[in-house]
Amino acid sequence: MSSSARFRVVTIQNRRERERAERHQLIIDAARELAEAEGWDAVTTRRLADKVEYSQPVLYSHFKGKDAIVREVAIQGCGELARHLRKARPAPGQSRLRATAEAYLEFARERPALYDAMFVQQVDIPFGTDDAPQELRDAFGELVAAVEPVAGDRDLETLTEVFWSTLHGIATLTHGKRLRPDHHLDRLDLVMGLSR
Amino acid sequence: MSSSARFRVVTIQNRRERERAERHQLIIDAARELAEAEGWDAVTTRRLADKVEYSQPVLYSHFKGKDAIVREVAIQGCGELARHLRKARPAPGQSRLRATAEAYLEFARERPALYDAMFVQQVDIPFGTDDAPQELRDAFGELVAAVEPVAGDRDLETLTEVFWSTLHGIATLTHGKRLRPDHHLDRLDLVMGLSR
DNA sequence: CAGAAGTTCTAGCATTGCTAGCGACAAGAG
DNA sequence: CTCTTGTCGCTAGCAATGCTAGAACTTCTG
Repeated sequence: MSSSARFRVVTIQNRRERERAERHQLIIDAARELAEAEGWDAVTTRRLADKVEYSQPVLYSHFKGKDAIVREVAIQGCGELARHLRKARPAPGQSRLRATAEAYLEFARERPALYDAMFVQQVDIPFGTDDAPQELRDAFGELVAAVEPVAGDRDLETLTEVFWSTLHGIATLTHGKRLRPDHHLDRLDLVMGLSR
Repeated sequence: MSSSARFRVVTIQNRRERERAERHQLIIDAARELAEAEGWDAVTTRRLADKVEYSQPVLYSHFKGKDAIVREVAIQGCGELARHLRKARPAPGQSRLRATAEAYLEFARERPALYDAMFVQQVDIPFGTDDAPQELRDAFGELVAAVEPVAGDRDLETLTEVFWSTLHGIATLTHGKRLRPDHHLDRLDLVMGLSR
């Protein structure tokens, strides 16, 4: 026993931890897929358990509750948003700011459930503080980078907050059918006209 | 009987209809008060029934379901917002736009549950169409009137939509603790700087 | 007063998030 | 190989939710 046995124990534990981590992610993915397919109302612990082919209590061995699962989906969604913004490239004659704005609104429009978990539902994720998830900082960082060229002598972070607020407002009010759908590009034109 | 009886019947029906209308409003008010005091999660049909001192099925004789009650609260909330914006007067040296913006954000901050029902929760109220409730048109009208002086040659309605989006974004992101609380006025300054 | 009409309540259903506690099964000891 | 031990997942159930059927009561009519 001794060394070889201990070694085996360790490696078994490793495998278990790995499998556990995989299942952890499986749950998060299933929740996101279910939400994107049928909305968050359809994400019940029972349906989620069915989808991952485990029973409900297994969910609770991974997460404190349903809210914690939604929060994980939201945080990983921020990572996706950051990547989506990063790969947005301005078309010829288009500013980076505009390309980023369009990419942001595209994300909100194409993945409404994910966007909802990230910024609409009341999921308490630390934001301003130092322990804000990296995914979040990445996403905000993309916005900052897009705003920077037009900031001039204005405070960059504050201006980014305002820019973000406008995009977020347009995204949510559009989704709630509060804005005229056929004037989307006009609104974007106006926003760009304001920023300089 | 005949005429006098028929008259009595009519007047009794009138009384009944009046009492019914009073109870209708009582339910709406109770829902709003409960939501403002403890949040929408606390607004269950049982607690609401308790508060109005009737049983649950009475609620359903007035409204199709809980959603319909929330929708009524939201619509009447728009009326309150319209009045709140209307009585906002710019301080000396302050633009009407700024006074309206501050009043709007004050409303969202002071009455978060009401604001939530109006613009955050997914309550499908007809907005753009002709059968949009008057309260809604009034509120949007106040925003239009505030934007008008700075619109210049830009399309007034579109510019108002953008202005509203910015305010709504600031309101919701602030409420979700996504923006730095101590930079609120800086953000407003920036918004005002953009608008001219 | 007796029946009719309308109104309100009791009791219950299905679904939700969440949990206690049992049973199976694998890992280590002898 | 067998027994013990402990981890793991599942069955079954609880309390709370939105909503509704049908009984029970009140009020009006003749």
